[in-house]
Amino acid sequence: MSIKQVAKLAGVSTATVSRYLNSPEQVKEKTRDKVQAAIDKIGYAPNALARNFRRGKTSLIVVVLPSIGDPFLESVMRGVWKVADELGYSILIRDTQSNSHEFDEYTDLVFSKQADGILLLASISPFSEPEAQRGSRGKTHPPLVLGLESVTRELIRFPSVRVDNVAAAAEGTDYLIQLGHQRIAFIAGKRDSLLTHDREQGYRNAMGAAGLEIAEDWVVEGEQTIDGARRATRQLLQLQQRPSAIFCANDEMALGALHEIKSAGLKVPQDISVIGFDDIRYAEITDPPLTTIAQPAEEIGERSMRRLCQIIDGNSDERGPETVPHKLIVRNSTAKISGR
Amino acid sequence: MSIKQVAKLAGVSTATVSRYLNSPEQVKEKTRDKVQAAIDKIGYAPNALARNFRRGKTSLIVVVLPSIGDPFLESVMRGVWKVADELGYSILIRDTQSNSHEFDEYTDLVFSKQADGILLLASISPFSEPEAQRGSRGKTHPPLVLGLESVTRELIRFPSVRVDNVAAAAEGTDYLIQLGHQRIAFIAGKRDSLLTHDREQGYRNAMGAAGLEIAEDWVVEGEQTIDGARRATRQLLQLQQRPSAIFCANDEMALGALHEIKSAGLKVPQDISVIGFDDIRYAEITDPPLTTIAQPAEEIGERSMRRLCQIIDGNSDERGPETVPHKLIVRNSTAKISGR
DNA sequence: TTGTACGCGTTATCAA
DNA sequence: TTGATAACGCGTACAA
Repeated sequence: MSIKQVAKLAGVSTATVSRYLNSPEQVKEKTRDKVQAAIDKIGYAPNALARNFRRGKTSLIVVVLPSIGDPFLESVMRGVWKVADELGYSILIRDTQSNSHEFDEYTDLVFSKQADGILLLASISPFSEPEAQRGSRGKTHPPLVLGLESVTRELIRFPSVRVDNVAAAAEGTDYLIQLGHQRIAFIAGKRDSLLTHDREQGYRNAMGAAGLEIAEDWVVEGEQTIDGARRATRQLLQLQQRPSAIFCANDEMALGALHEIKSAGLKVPQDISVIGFDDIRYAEITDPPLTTIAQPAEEIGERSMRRLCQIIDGNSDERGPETVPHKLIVRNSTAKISGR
Repeated sequence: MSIKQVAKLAGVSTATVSRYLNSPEQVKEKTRDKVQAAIDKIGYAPNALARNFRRGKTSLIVVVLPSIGDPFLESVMRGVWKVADELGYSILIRDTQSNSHEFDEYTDLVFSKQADGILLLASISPFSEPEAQRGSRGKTHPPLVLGLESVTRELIRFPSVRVDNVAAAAEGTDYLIQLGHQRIAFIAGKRDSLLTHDREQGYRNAMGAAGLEIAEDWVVEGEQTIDGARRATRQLLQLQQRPSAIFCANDEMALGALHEIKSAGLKVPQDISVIGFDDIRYAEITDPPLTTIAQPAEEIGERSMRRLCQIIDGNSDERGPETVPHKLIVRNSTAKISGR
């Protein structure tokens, strides 16, 4: 059951067994065979717990994300896993259930040595003052990299990998403006999501740059869910001055918007254009297929994970944010504004 | 950094600190305060690795699933997490990338003491012979519960929680038959998925019971993906004798089928009825909304996780499969066959 | 109520 | 090339 029994059975010392396990080339072939035979005989499996304990390393990385089952995050995770496999790490996923508090709950996993680092793919809102607290307690920061999300002032010092959400959203909005739209609404996410906040900012920037007004009730909250977006859309449709286009802060909400618009008997894009963000796999099979802004999801996962591992291994080269390119994908949910 | 330093600073023994941490009521209040003060001062966090090592328990459970980002599994996981939080377990997710081999890879996590148990939500195909192997090596089975999937002979002895896929699929097929359909096609999943295999069986049973023939080319593989289902659907549409209804082994594939049918200029349900399985959150916003068979996803997660924890704690009451109810959800993607 | 001392399974350091 | 042995940080008899 333990290394001792293997040693006894093989007639060698525990040190030799350990060596055989970790650097076999240091063990004479004849001894190797004896040890392996003993291992097979008693069905020995090394206790990884003891090993990690001894080594002071878990090779476990915690990925914090708002919601498993998010098709976009799935793509990001694919990149994360790729690197993890390559570098010998395991991934522990924590789903925040779309709540964005309790930063400490996750960092504690590192401080208590249960994990080596944290990949944060979720919104950590205002980030309270754990920062200051840590400082005063003499604690150091855990290895941490941010993916996707925009960065608050408190987090700016951490490495991050993401698209330029402001610019991307501005580009999407511009596209609508080029199509002749002027009454453009925006369905935002949760209030405390920095990410959708940035996208909203991009939208506002583009509108401002084009000299277009944004009516007070053109920006509504969609709660990052289909149902939330449906409610938001319903509000927009009831407006006196109905918008001719809707920018949804992500595709999930765009799906809800599309459905609600069609349920109201209106046509997309003839009556209303819709644009999303993320390019999830469902975007191309909606009816009509959704115009959206794609992020290089897998690349984001891969690069952020790689940076995290570098930090853990003490090879943290550079700091600060890293930006990856986005891309506007034009499908059929957007069209020139109909003459009226 | 360690319990020793806390002890030293507080002027007590390490045993007292340990006691304070684990059963504070055994420590005098005054001592408690001293210890807590020391803990605060040096920012001590217990080393969970050492603790788990000592206790011989990790409080970590591995959930093996085919694909994160599956909206159905998200619901299952919600139930899993609920129980995990309640019982003090952490969840480690392993994504098989929809591959269904390598059972040992996961059980090893338990044998190497990195996890206490395994919740298997993925297909383990034919299960090779690790079974026999284990037996001969005198190894015992790891705590393992199966959710969702049907059970092979090799796995029958493990507890499991799932709907009766055969009966459910038969019910769905029956419903189509009641609507007057006779040429009913079936889009299956991957060949090695037991789950979709069972659903196919249900379909075949129902067809047989109704005295309906199943043409050779009415059963096609959809690979459990949107794209796979689109290809499969394309094949079906090119058939001489076009089916009047398609049963998809899950909703994801049904989404692909719907899209492909509409792309071909046909109408659902007027030209072809479509029915899915799982009732994912997108099912009600497709165009038309999808008729499907709902599983109590969260309940499945909850119950299977609860059973697993019981086994780990040695309270394994009963064994074998446990069945939860399914429910046919009728929406608008199915209709009576049009007179022709 | 508290302290001493041992052991969990492993790896690393030193000698041999 | 191998063996003896000291850690790693914690929990827990047992003794005080």
